[in-house]
Parts: sequence; structure tokens; C-alpha cells
Amino acid sequence: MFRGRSDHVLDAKGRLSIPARFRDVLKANYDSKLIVTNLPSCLAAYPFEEWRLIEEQFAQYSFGPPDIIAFKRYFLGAAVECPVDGQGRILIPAALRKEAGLDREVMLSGMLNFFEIWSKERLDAELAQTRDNFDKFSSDIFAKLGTGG
Amino acid sequence: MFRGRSDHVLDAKGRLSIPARFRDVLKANYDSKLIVTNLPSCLAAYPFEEWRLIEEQFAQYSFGPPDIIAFKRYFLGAAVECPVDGQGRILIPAALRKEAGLDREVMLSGMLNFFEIWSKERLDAELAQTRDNFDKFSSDIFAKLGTGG
DNA sequence: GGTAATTAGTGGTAAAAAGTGGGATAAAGG
DNA sequence: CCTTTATCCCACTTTTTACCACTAATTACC
Repeated sequence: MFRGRSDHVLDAKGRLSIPARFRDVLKANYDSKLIVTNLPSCLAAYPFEEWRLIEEQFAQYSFGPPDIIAFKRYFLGAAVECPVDGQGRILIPAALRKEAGLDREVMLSGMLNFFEIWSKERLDAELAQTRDNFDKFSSDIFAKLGTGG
Repeated sequence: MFRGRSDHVLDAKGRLSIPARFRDVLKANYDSKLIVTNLPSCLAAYPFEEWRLIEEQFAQYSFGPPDIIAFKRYFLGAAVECPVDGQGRILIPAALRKEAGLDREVMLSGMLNFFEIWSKERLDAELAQTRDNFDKFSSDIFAKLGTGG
């Protein structure tokens, strides 16, 4: 499981170090191939096997509801395989860098079966907002999930 | 069960001693692995088994309701496994230290199935506030729990 | 109640690993 | 064919980890 946040720096060539603990997860549970795609405000990196599960859910929709097709185009269409180099880094394609607003200061955030790649600035803002609503969130969510937390 | 509060000091490297009685609980009931994450005003430390129960409730949500994703990002995303060293200490990652405002004087507070890590200053303020509202709190709460106290 | 022995808590040093930067070689695109 | 982009490899710096040492507090025992 991918856990924890890490500060990193994108170098001049657009390369990003994968934190050692994420690499360990990739090596232990997966085949070390990474798929990177975009979300509205950040990038998402999936181990290949996890990505396959998502693809399969969409495979049946060649035609179909426009919203699913649009989602498929946006989310699945952007996916790129990013090989990990000898130093444990991946090269983020320029298009994805631009889409996610990545310049230099980057943060990685573990999300259990995948991890997110954020511009530090954006993630700070996002987290600050969640923090402010934490009490509301947590009671709503644990009510939905049906536990006491 | 984790019970009671302890004063501790964070050293220059950000290391924190786990009170002996908490270590005993970890050894007797769990596998001694600790997960530390952030709450809005302090950190929370969970035995790995307890943490897994929480994670499992969120594992299914890769996409999903934005509030659940945001919560997952904030709360689960910050979680880091902190190995206990030979002297019974854990290293609190710099990011979490900053988030919880931990400088040097720290307090640990048992919360039954997990424990909290506070900056002494913040916890004093928090406790003072609860003390002032204790009568109101306790009647509300025991009403919710459906007991006479 | 006092003394000794043990354990808890804290601090520091040295070795290892992670993260970052840069140059050289190879591939791709105009 | 030349320019740009990507890949590989090497080197340096910083952070992390493991280990050792000391002091204070607690516990046990006489």
C-alpha cells in the first residue's frame, strides 16, 4: 500500500524521484511498471496491474453513455507508461507536467493502491481546505461507512 | 488499551520515545508496527492492525465522492509507518512534525485503540477548553451513547 | 526508609541509503 | 543532416538509520 507524503523536486529534464518506500511497494507487490495519467488537479500513478483493473471496467464501453466516453477519453486517454530508471526516477511527459501545473516543487501522496503527483502549491491549498472541514468530513464519512471510526 | 498521558521531548532529529506502557501494549496485543498520521491539530499513532481496519473501509474508493477522496488524501495519505528503534523511539517525519506544530515539548495521550501526539502547548489549550465545557459535553455525550454514565 | 539494581528516556556519532544534478550516448523528429 | 528529446551512467550531498553511551527515574530489596 502506498502511504505517506513526500517532498520532491522536478529537475530540469522533468524527472521525478519515486520515494524509496513506494519503490519497495512496487517491487514487492507489482512488476515495477508504472502508468501515469491526469486527474483534474494532479497526476495519478498506478502500478500496471492496478491500472489494468480500471481499464477492464471501461473496456466494455466502445460506444455508450457520453459521460462515460468523455471520462474514458480524459482519464484513460492520458495514460502513459513511465519506466523507472536506474536511480528510481520517472520522466513525466511534458504534456502531463503542464496539465498538472508541475514546475519544480512537487509532492507525492500515497493513496493506498496508487499515488498522486501534485504541485506543492496546489496540494497545500487542497489539504488546508480539507483540514478546515475535517470535522464535518469525518462525521459524514463515518456515517456513510457505517462505523464509529 | 492505550491509557494516560505522558510528557516527552523531541530531540534534534525529531525522534520521540514511546512510553514504556504503550510499548507493552504494542508488544502484547499487536505486532509492534506503528502507523502515524495527521489529524487537524495533532498526530495519531495506530498499531498496524488497527490502521488496516480503517484503510480497508477506503480501499474500494479509487474514484468516488470528492469528499471521500479528499478525506483519504488528507488522513490516509499522510500515514507513514514509523519503525520503533532499539531504544523504543520512533522518528516523526518532518512533514508531520510541522503539520502538528511539534517543536520540542510533546505530549502523548492514550485514546484506547490508538494514541495521539500533541505539541504540549496545543494540548494544554485544548484540554483547558474542554474543561470549561465539560458539564455540557458530558451530558450531551452520554445522551448519544445512551447510558447514564 | 535507604541503598542498589534495573529500566526508561535522551543525546550523539558513524555508516548507509536516498535524492538530486550533470554529462555523454542514443534515439527521435523536423 | 541537424536539432531536440530521451536514456543511461556517474558523482555528490543530504537525510535516514543503526548503534553506542549517559543520566535520571523507577523499582526492588534489605
